[in-house]
Amino acid sequence: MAEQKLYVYNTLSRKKELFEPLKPPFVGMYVCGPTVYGDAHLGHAKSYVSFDLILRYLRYLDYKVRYVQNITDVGHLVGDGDEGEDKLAKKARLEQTDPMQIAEKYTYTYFRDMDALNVLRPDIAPRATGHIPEQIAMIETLIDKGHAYNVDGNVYFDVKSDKDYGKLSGRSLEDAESGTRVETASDKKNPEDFALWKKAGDDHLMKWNSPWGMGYPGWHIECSAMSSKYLGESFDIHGGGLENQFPHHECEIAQSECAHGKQFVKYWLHNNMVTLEGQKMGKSLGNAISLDEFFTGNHKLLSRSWNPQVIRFFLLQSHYRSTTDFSEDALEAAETGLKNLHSMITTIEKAEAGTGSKFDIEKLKSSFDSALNDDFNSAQAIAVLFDQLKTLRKQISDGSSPANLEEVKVMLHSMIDDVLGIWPSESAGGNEELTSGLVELLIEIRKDARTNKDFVLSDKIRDDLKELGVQLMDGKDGTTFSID
RNA sequence: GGCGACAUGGCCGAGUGGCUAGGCAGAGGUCUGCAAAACCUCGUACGGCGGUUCGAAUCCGCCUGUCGCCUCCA
Repeated sequence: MAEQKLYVYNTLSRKKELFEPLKPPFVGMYVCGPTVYGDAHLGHAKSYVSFDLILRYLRYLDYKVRYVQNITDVGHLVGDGDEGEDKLAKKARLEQTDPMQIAEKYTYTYFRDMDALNVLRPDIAPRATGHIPEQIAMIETLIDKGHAYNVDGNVYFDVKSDKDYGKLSGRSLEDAESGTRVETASDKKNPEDFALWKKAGDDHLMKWNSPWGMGYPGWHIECSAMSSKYLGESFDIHGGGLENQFPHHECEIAQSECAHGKQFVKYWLHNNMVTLEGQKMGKSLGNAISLDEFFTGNHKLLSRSWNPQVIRFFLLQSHYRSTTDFSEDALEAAETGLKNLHSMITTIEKAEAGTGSKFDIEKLKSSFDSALNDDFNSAQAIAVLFDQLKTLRKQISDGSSPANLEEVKVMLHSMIDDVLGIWPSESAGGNEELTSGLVELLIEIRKDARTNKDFVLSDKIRDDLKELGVQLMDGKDGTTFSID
């Protein structure tokens, strides 16, 4: 079998590049996690489902991946620039509680919702407040190397000391200076300098002692400090939402490369946005629909609840670098499509190997792999499944089940369960035997009714079962059923 | 104003210099007591205008439109 190669789109070069880890078979991957001051919404789902697919595919390719995703529980401000209230502190004030309680609460709901979406947990989920010493140490290094300066308890990164500043986002300092939105005077040397450490006032809730007095870390330093702690000073993949490209990731690069004197990250991957009626969905825009609202249907824009797996499938049906425009119509189409895919899988799972001609596993695998090798094209991979499994199902229903069916099943598990994470879920009730026993009994009764041409009764059984989510299907060899 | 994306059939959504994406919806048919499911058949799309080419929806230019970043944000 010809070894295929993985190509990934690297924001640094704006090109697809051959993926070659720094120290194969190990891969270090860092993805910017959420700021935990509110429920995760569909936009978060797109990002974390995208990187979940990337993680799963890398593991499918036998890379030994260490996946780190931070939890930001301090430091991001509500207002413009460097002024304003800490988001967690604000939420704590509104909910009349402590910032750490807010962080705990929304860390819990974040993982709860990601679990529902079948997003694998990161190997390490470091919290910003748990790494204040590391951040302080990094800031000290930057000051020692002349890349940062302290002004009365505020420490800033001096962007002019970094000739590479702007290489990720493709913007130069000149561009920034000529822009109309660069704001005004402060104690910075250059308006583009960004805060590494901020002085805290007496009323500030979250603050720590430092060489520069009581304060709290700036917005970008946590990712630099924690990624190097757990993945080393250079690592393979850094991911995040497109909107973090600038300034967040640009600043991370500046801090890390100036502190360590070596390349920070080899491949930068950015997922695109979820839009709602053409507008970016975002917490601060007020148009976000939370995942919990999707799962419960409790939102004015939703007519009903949506299964987490449908959300995952819906997201995987578009490429991670494309925007995904949300609508209930599109979700509904995804739901039906997923149901049909599941029905194919179930048919295949229930079938036994026969004497029919062998199913071409190599072809399936190579077309599935080459879709994902092309910058993780999950939409294409799903199309491959629909296309080729249809042939297999036909072979089975024609009574010439392939001789190598068991191998096919193993392959399907690895592609649909391990990589895509959309395997049909086992019915949640748990009492499957009883349920199917009861349904079989009703089918028997209905069969008698049909023999007696009592269609009123037989239709009542079928219709009432459908109400309960059990679909009866009359076939040549008797009646079969499926449970939603 | 600066930087950067994207524009595909009714809808969602991949992709490629010439050969069917796929899904959903829809139409007809087979099957069925009627359904459902399954199976078969059907759509010849790629914003506009130029250019390169034997040939472009795919490459280049311009235009139009939409969106993102430049402020916390997945």
